[in-house]
Amino acid sequence: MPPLRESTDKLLSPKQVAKAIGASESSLKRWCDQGLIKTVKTAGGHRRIPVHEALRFVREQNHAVVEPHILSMTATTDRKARRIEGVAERLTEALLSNNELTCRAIVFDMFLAGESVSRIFDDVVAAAFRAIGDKWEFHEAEVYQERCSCQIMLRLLHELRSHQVPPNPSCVALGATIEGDQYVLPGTMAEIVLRSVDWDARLLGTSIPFDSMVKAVETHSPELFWLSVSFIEDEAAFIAGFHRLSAAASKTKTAIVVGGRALTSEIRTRLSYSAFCDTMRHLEEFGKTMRRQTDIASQKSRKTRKNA
Amino acid sequence: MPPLRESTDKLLSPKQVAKAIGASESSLKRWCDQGLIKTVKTAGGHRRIPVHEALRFVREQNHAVVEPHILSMTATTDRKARRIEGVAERLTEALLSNNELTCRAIVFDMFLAGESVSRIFDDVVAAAFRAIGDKWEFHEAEVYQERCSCQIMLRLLHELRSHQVPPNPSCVALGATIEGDQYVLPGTMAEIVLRSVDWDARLLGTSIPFDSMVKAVETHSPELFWLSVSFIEDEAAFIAGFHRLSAAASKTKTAIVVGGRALTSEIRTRLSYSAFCDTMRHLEEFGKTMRRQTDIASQKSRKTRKNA
DNA sequence: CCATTAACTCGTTCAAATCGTTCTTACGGC
DNA sequence: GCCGTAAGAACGATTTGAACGAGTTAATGG
Repeated sequence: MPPLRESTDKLLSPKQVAKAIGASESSLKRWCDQGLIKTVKTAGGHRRIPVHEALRFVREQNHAVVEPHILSMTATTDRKARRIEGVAERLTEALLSNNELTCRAIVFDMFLAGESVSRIFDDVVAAAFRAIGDKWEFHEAEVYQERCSCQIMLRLLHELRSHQVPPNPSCVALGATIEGDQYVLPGTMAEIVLRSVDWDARLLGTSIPFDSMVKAVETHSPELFWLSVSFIEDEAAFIAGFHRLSAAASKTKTAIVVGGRALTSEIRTRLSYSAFCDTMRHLEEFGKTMRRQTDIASQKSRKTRKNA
Repeated sequence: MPPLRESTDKLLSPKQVAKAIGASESSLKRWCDQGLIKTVKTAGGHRRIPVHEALRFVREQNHAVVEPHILSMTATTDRKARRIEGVAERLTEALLSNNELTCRAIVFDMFLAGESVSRIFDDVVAAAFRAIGDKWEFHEAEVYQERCSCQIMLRLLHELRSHQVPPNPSCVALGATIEGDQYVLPGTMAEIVLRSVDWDARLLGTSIPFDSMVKAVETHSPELFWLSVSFIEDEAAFIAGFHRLSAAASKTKTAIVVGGRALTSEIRTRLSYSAFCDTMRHLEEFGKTMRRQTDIASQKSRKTRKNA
């Protein structure tokens, strides 16, 4: 539990407060100069607004708060938020206490700070859910808390996704989880990571039978198909199904990418795929490289077509 | 570096809203002053309108929307598109062909036209998914298409949810699906419906063991707990678990609401609950009535406290 | 610890937007 | 016709927000 002290004397810049309450920086500065908001000044003459002052102003003026997390977080929006240390722990805490605003603040602060989604997912989101899983094992967290955390995170992921630039429709990637695997978060994160490197990635959904994946591959001929494997019910069936998928993919020249904690190295030796990704960063790298190659290939084929 | 779009409840000026709905700025100002549109004011006295307020006004007054993008909505301005007839079929088609934009337009058209979310869900979304289920039975649709449709719809639901007016945190409702039931859409729709009638409704998640629901009820003491039952693995276990949940709920004075296609009347006779909802419209009605009673009760208790 | 550098903030100016108000126009009922 | 009501245009006074060069802060890398 982070100490509550200094939550009230935390200082914000006019720009931050402006963003928090949905006004322009100019107006904020004017209101400060008019005395509507009391400010502290730095040695160099910059205005600094204590959080409690900002909150008082909001209450007195009945002003709206557009980005509440800026005013409610104790230590964030500094460049420090960029530092990974402690962020995963804070996210864990926020998820377990059902504090969606704080979760949002943590994820979006990193995103806005220019952190790649793959890093956010690997170092913060995945770490937080590992921690929640551990707590559950030691009976320090309830199943419903874990599920509820997934709900919160899924909403955040969808919001993040909606902020991404619309993908280039020329490069289609499809993804799925296998039958019996209900973990939607890893697949969704993979989708977002691939979209961040300009793939038109679409997660088909969770718990999809291999034969239906085969149909999807045959119908859409994606350049890439990713399989997120968090849980394997029947190992033999998995391997057999995977081979059928592999066969279909080789016909459509679809690259198969696999990942997920259920894929032990023992199992992996019995599969054949284009790439195995331990982390979202790996997936991002692979996605990038493959896009480059695909671009070159499509340029060539365009040239060929032009020549013909 | 990353392109950030507008925040969730952005503030709009009267002029922007006027443009969005094709009215004059003067009229907008009058409507604000009459209280038809709630506004917040800047320190300098300028009116600012939250997006969700603008949406609420449009929906309640059944006002036309000329430029939906200002309200961060994609919609056709075609008023004919709002008729229910044929909409479910169009949605089915759009879902199966993976046309997310069309799906979005269909849903948001109805939403902007003032259709209640419960009607949209009952008559269009549920109908579309029934149709998809039928097609699957007759081998006219693949499993992956159904799953992919769920993904699309879930994204739309989350977006819809983000445009609702922020809920009154005083009235908490929790919801879940039982262990083995992976259908997230009905539960999410229930959440949105309850939020539309001012409940602070939160879906804990899918596939939650009864004992964890009991923990959630004991921890949060919600006024209402809803159970969406699309699939029952083990009938005896279900009934036993439900009784445990019932017992916990009666201790915290939590009303239990059940719904879902797996609850045959035969099973229902063996359960005891506050309400069974066949449709989202039923749930909305029940939610409304119960809120009224809760409000009265809390007023009374406030009075009592005052007298004491 | 200090220098470097990128990002942020300062104070100012100015155009555009908004305020409250008044006036004109349009529409429907009696 | 005439009244009441609602919509929209017009207007001077005020507020807001974007832009700018100069100066400050703080993250980074010795």
